[in-house]
Amino acid sequence: MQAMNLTTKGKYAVTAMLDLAIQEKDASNLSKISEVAHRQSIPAPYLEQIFNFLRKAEILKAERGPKGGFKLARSSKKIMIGEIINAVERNMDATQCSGEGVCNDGSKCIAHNFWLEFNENVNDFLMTKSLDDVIADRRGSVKPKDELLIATG
Amino acid sequence: MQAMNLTTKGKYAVTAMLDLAIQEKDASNLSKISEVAHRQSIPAPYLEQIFNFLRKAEILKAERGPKGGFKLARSSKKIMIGEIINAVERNMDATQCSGEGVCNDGSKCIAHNFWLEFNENVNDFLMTKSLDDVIADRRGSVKPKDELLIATG
DNA sequence: ATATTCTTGACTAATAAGATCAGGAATATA
DNA sequence: TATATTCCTGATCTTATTAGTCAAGAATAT
Repeated sequence: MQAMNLTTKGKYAVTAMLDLAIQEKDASNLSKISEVAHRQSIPAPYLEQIFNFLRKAEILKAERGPKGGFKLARSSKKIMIGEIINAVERNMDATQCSGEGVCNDGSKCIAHNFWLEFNENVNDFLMTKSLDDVIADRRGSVKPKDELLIATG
Repeated sequence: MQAMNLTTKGKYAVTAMLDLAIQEKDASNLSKISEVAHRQSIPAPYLEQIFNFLRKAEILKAERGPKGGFKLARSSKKIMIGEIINAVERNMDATQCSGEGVCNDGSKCIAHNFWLEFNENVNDFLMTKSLDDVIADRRGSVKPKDELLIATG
């Protein structure tokens, strides 16, 4: 059996992507790993690892060399939080029931349908929230001073 | 930072509680750990540990000695899946934002409101589903043969 | 050429998950 | 009262995963 996991890695990933989305304003604005890491208090070598997953998942684009860096692969309106988490977490599936329906010696476990339903609920939530949605929600409820803090570090 | 965890332990707990709820039909029907463990393919000494958490959370009652065993502390209609998971999992809170609102060096992290909302969504789901609800859902969709399997082992 | 930035993959340390086990406490019953 | 049975408690063990580091390589702007 496995676990539905939501760990520091996934949270770092979401935070870093939100950071990029905020920088995104003028298009083709590349952020360096070191910049994002510093702004969001994430260990840079760890973030390096995380960004690689996100690039492979095609939600981040990279350019090498001086003036290089990262940016979102598409609009922040079209990147869902669930995609980000899926890209870096081992297993976002709350149940192993889902796959073949064989979770208890060849038959369905008692809780089978329940875990399926739970999983669906979580996925619905995460897959319908975009980076842009999260930023918009934030703007509605955070005072300007905090906004500034985030923009400047 | 910590993780929202849903692990084997939590799943064992839910499964075992569902098992007890099914046995519950004639009140004062005690099930031994060894029986539940066998019926649900859960390692008995591990289940012992899990049942202790559930007893301390007051959703399970125990009686010692021969003829002893466990039963639900209240009706299966009044025991929510979320309670069970909370009783055995280290941390069912998806974010450490929730507590003091200090999750990023004294200020709120970018994702603060998002994690709060996510957490609320998950809790809503888990805290409004009772053992009885899950069993009822199951009855609606499982063929008799499977029902028999669960009842007898 | 060189400095800069991403790229890759191996590596380490700490923590948590998933159990197991031994001995003690309560209790029904012979 | 003795005994078997069942829960109760806490320590311990193993393995997997998480969190994080590091070093060497590949691309590219200047």
